[in-house]
Amino acid sequence: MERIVRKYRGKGFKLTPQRIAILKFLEGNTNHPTADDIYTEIKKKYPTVSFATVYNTVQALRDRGELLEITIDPERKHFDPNPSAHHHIMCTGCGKIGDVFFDYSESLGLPEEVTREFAVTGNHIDFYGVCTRCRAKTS
Amino acid sequence: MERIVRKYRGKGFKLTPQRIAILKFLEGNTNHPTADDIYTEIKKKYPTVSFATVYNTVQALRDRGELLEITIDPERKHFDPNPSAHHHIMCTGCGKIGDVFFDYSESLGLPEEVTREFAVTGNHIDFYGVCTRCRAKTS
DNA sequence: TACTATAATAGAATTATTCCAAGATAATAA
DNA sequence: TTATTATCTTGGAATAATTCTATTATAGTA
Repeated sequence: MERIVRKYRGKGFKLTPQRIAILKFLEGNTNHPTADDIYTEIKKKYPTVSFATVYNTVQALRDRGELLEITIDPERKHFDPNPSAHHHIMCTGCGKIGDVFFDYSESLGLPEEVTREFAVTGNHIDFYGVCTRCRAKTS
Repeated sequence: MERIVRKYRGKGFKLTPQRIAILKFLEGNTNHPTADDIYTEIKKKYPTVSFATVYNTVQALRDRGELLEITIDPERKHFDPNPSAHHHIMCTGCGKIGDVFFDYSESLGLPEEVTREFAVTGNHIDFYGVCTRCRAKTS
């Protein structure tokens, strides 16, 4: 809370109660929530919160580089409050998403026919797998 | 056309005129079209074609492993008629998507804390960059 | 304490995708 | 070649995710 105020005060980012609730929910959250997950959570404390507020807030955070939008799940967007470069793995059984903290950058050189056309700025690896729980179910 | 008939005949995949048009449009297509791109194209020849047909067909092709669904663009799904393992790069200026044919699998080992939880089955790398045309515009 | 730029809200609008019921037809077998 | 049937196509409705809009509220600043 203190940390949140310190981080955003005087940066042109108004700390409203709803935003603080969203920031608290996201802080240290490794569940990669969707907009709906955030909405559902904040609604518990602020029953009149709207989706627009959730989307506005995540967009403002993304624009400030505080939040990543994750595309690994074709069904919907997920958000990751850890903006440092890392990768993700999704369980093809239940959709659970995990973080992959490993720097592969040395290995990700591109073939010449690609660099001829694109000036590369970044990368992100999607891994797919089956989580412990889903393996238990199947067997 | 001959190739298409040969490939799908007797596989429980009905070759309707609309499907043949979709298959022809996709064959060798490296533009990574969206469902709307496919629909717009097929509509030229079959004005009454519906989105349901497009989605049904790409889904049937995906289920047969003939088509990949690409998630690199958060805005919408793109399709790739080349089902072999490869990666993609998207221009952050115009959204153009290019193919990356390089096998990185040797380099993509996962940290132990991930393999403890997930049995890995696959991976896909999203690269981001700026294409030649967009660089020309900006400068 | 007042001011103002920014944010919150409800609900409509938009966009992508899926579903559905009815009629049509490709593939198969007779 | 024809009849049969499982599968496909279609238009439109339904759903889901996200964005937009107008209005009201309020955090941060002066």
